Amino acid sequence: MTNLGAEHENLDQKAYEIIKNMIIERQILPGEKIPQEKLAQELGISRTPLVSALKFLEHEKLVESKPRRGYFVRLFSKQEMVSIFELREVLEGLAARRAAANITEKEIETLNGFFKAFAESTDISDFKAYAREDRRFHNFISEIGAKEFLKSILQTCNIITASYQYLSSEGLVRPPNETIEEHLAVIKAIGDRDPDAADELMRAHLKKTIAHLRQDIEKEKQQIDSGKVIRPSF
Amino acid sequence: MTNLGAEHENLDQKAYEIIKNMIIERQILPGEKIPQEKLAQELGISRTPLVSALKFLEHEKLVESKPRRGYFVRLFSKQEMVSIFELREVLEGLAARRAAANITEKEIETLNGFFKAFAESTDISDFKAYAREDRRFHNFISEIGAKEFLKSILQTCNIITASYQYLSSEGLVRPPNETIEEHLAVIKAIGDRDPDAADELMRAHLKKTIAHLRQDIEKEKQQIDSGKVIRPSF
DNA sequence: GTATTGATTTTTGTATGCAAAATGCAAAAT
DNA sequence: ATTTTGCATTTTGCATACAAAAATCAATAC
Repeated sequence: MTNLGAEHENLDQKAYEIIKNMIIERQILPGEKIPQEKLAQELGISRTPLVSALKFLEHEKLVESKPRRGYFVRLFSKQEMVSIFELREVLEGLAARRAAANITEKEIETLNGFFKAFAESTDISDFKAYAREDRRFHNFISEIGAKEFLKSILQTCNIITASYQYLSSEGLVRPPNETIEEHLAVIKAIGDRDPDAADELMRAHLKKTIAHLRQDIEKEKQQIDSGKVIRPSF
Repeated sequence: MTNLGAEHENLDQKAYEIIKNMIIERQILPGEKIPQEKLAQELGISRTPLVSALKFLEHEKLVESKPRRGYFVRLFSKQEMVSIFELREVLEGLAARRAAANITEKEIETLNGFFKAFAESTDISDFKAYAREDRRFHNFISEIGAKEFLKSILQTCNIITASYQYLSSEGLVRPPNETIEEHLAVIKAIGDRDPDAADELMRAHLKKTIAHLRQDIEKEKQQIDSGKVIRPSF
């Protein structure tokens, strides 16, 4: 790990970014304790800015503080993930609405570029690439449609989603063949500068993902009930 | 100011609450710098937990950090307040929806108690009492409908609203006579356990407030254009 | 073999100290 | 009179120090 001590102007911001990435990339796993002294040494900084960064992350719910016991990477249940997606539904709906209302010609061009590589194919096999495009797409919309407050909330939601979804296939809840049409529809609505349609279509897109998650939970429950699977203990 | 140093277990949390209140109650005004050393002394704590608290507030957008220059109380324009209310519209809509889906009999009773004191009167004159009830009402709904993440976001929105609205009449954007019906309608929908209606009515309620704010902005613009009023410089 | 207690080590929460940056202010220059 | 420069003061960002709490682990009791 590189020593940040010298080069950056605000160590806590930098530490914040790094720890965030460690969580997203699952270098520290949900439920694990964050070793302050060790991590500070690895980053070449003292505990003061490290703790600062942890406070930030605590507020984003990426990390949890147990008083006098330390900081732990936050663990989300599937149920909680449904809640997060419900939040994303209304927030990204709003972001899409605002995007449609404010988008520039240049941004429309960029937007139209999304999913180009996948649009023709009837069978998208590169899940990883699609998942990356998916994330970039949602981020782009919150970039143009959400400023300041909404943007920071959405960022947090998306980080939670990302850090969680690493579990499932490349971070996708549903297969590309199912979602590509929905993505293209949202792109069209925003490009047409139709706020109502953009909002509605984005919500519909996320609603379907939520429904899928709910089914997953049901399935899991039945498997546990019928004794096929042992509930993981973490 | 009382010395906290001795009595509480986590100084930063306590400092956080106190500073938050100072902002809500306008003991420190938007735009003002927060004097770290002075405030720490007043609270009887060191700068370490004080700065911790400020980091929290920074994340809630109640406070702004200018690197190497200190922390300043955040200043929101009317335009930004419209954005905040748009956020509240979708979030409280969701909270009302969830509330309607999960509310207990006991909570329905409590809910029905809201605005009782004002419901009969055709001319509500005690704006201050009504404003307080309004805040309690919205908080109660997020209390039962929003857990964890959504709740903390809504809390922040409401603090911003409160700290801002102190400017207008007791913190109310619209007069009680106009809003009481809307409040009662939301209460009924949640009591009836009708999520769709609760969502829709809560949104409609906030939409009208947004429309009112937008009109205010228009009016102000025209006044400035016609030279009647000098734009305040803060 | 398990549970309990006590001593030792770690880790946390907070205060303090210090260098570097920013601010304020007075004297000099325009 | 206003702007600029240089110096003194204040404030910030970070490291470090230290007491109190928690965790660890070994020894003892059951």
